[in-house]
Amino acid sequence: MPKIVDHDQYRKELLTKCFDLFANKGYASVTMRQIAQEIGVSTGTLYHYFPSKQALFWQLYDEFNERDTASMNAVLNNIHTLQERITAIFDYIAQNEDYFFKQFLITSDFYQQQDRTEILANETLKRNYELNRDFVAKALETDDPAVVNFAMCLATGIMVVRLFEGNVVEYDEQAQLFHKMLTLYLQDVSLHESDELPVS
Amino acid sequence: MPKIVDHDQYRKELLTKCFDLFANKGYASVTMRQIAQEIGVSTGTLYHYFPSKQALFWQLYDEFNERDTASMNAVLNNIHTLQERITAIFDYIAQNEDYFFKQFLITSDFYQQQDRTEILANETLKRNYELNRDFVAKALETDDPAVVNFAMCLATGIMVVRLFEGNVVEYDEQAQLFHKMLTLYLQDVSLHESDELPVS
Amino acid sequence: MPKIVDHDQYRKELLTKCFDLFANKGYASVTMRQIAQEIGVSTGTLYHYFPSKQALFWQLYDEFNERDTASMNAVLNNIHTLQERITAIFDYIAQNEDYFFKQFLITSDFYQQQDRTEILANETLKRNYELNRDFVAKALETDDPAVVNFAMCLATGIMVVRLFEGNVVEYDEQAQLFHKMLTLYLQDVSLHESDELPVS
Amino acid sequence: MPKIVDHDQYRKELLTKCFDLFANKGYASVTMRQIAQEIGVSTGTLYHYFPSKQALFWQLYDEFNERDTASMNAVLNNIHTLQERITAIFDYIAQNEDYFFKQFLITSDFYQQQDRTEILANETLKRNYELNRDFVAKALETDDPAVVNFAMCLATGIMVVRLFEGNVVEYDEQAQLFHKMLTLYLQDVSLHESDELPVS
DNA sequence: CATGAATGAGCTTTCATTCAT
DNA sequence: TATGAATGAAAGCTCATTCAT
Repeated sequence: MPKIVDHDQYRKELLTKCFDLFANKGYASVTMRQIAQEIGVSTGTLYHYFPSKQALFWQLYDEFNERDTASMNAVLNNIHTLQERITAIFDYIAQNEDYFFKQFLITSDFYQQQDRTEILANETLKRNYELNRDFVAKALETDDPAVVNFAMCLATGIMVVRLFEGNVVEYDEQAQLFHKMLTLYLQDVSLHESDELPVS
Repeated sequence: MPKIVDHDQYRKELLTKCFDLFANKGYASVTMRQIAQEIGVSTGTLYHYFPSKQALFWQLYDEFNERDTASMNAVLNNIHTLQERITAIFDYIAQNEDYFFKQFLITSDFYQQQDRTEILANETLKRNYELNRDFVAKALETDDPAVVNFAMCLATGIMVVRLFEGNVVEYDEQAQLFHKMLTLYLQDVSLHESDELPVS
Repeated sequence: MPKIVDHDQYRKELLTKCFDLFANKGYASVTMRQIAQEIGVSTGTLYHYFPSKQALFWQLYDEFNERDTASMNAVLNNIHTLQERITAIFDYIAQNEDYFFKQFLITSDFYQQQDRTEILANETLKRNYELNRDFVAKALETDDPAVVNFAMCLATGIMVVRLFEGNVVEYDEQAQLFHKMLTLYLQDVSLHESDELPVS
Repeated sequence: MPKIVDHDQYRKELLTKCFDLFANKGYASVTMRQIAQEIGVSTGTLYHYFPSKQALFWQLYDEFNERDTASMNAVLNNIHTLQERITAIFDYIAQNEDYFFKQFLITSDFYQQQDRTEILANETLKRNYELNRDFVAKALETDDPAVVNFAMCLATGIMVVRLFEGNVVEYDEQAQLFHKMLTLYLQDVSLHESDELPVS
């Protein structure tokens, strides 16, 4: 069924094209006419591909949440020291900061129209979060969930603070500080672990 | 004689009453009729106190950004160890998490209708951010801006991750981890400083 | 009952003060708040003197329609030739053109909210029109109603054309032309009358 | 393929349909819903063809000011005496009095929302007035602008007086009187002209 | 499939009017 | 009497959605 594939392919292209619009103006402030104009189709066509404005928005949300983490994984290829891996990740965020800002604003928007408990039960989101967690765990070479969360919260926090307050924080500065703290922490942990070994 | 009303006082009361509504539904999805009904006045009265919906929203935003940090400062009273202070702050955030979620969602909303450069130039916001920074600096007993930013980004990040992903992170766990890392880091720094002292 | 007199006197003062406002903006575009502000009272006071906006407007309309023609009559004092009387009247209109424009615009407005047959049945208006007619008859020293109407229509027409088209017509030019035509006509009529006399 | 609609043609049809409504009620008293209902479309459609109520009204005003004077010119076809031409013009006005009343009321309304100097500078209006002037000049077989203005003011005045005071004046009566006066005047002028001829 | 004219519910806002003070 | 805060019906206008072409 090649037709269907084309249809679905085109649908995704349309979604991609209205990502910026939703991010910059917010769901409720964007009109179907604006979307149609922005992506160069008629409102009729829009409704041919999406049953409603809300459906379009939700599909957009799902779309970027389903994107694989391939590009992110590539970031760590052939990088061997912890410091370099941390730097690489923070650099990656810095490079794509504008995209993360937009994704973040759309997500905020999405949360205001959905029942919160429903969102938190969403399997795709859960799986997505876990993929991210695994990625960070591998990068930091640790299995301690607290440390993984710590890193993820820090990265998220830097981005949000930069979005709301401007360049009051810098990615590389925080990356170095984090690397230093993490190294000291991991050393400390392994010290205590070896302490305990004779005991066990 | 007219009805005796403290115009400005009443205006602020009205603002307080519609905080939740804006946070839960988002600026554009809330109607003036809903607001009026929610806070128990007529739409006419709403327009007697605010020239427009946007003005109302902006005043709401300004209002909670101008609130003093008194209650936050009280958190640190009579607390003497670093560990307790960190725990106290994270506890404070945990206790008021719902309020922070709302403030955060409103802020996201606000950013989508304003020119970003204009917001970042806003003096009140700048001052507000600096007050927060000073507060954290005092709590951590450090003057290193990188460390202060680190703490603020971490705290912000935990809140945001919890808002978007649910209870995948816990405040106290992260507080302990942060305290541990910070302590190790500060020790390390003071070690190197004493190394350098003879040189100078 | 002195209070009543004061009340009524004050009412008329208020009316006078909002004449310009109604003329310049039109009945429906003027708000009670604007009126109140313009004449320096509160809306409450306005409603103390007038039961409604419409009543206020109708009273305003009646008010200037009831004004006596004293000032107009004074125009003809000690003027003895027909030419001078015609010139005096046209001059009078020219001098007070702005007032006539306003009166005219208010009247137009009034006609759009009233049933036309009702207006035309109004006794005050009828009497007013007849007073004007008598005045013109006396000024032109003629009893021919057609001539009186002719003069009144001409004067009205000049004013309206000037309001709508600007200074494309001038009062004095038209006054002279009218005097010339009228003189020739009256001569002609009296000629024929004397022709007829022997017949009767 | 979209629905085939001659946008501009349909726009003008809609304008024509709301002429009476505006004339009878006045701009500010007519609501967009009333207009829509009256002309049998939805408010949405109204806004599809006109950006605002004011734009609709201004286009209506322009529309009847741009209508050619063809029908008026036809009035004079195959009429050879001055008396007949004057009678024909006054008859024409009498026949279309209702339309002129309406046009006039709309114009009055229009003047209350526009800056007066702007209106008087309007080229279409100027040209329109001049077309009327030329028409009258041709009908009266005179080049004297004062006489042309005289006739136009008289005709306008009769109409306005009839609108405001009812049938206190009659077109044919005034037409005859005007013809008489004009004939006498033109004779008189040509007499003096021939007097002067020997001199030159 | 694609178009955009048409719809009408519902939005923000205004304003004549009321009434407690 | 005088005030102006409060009201809510109704205005101008928007926009998601439908559907004839």
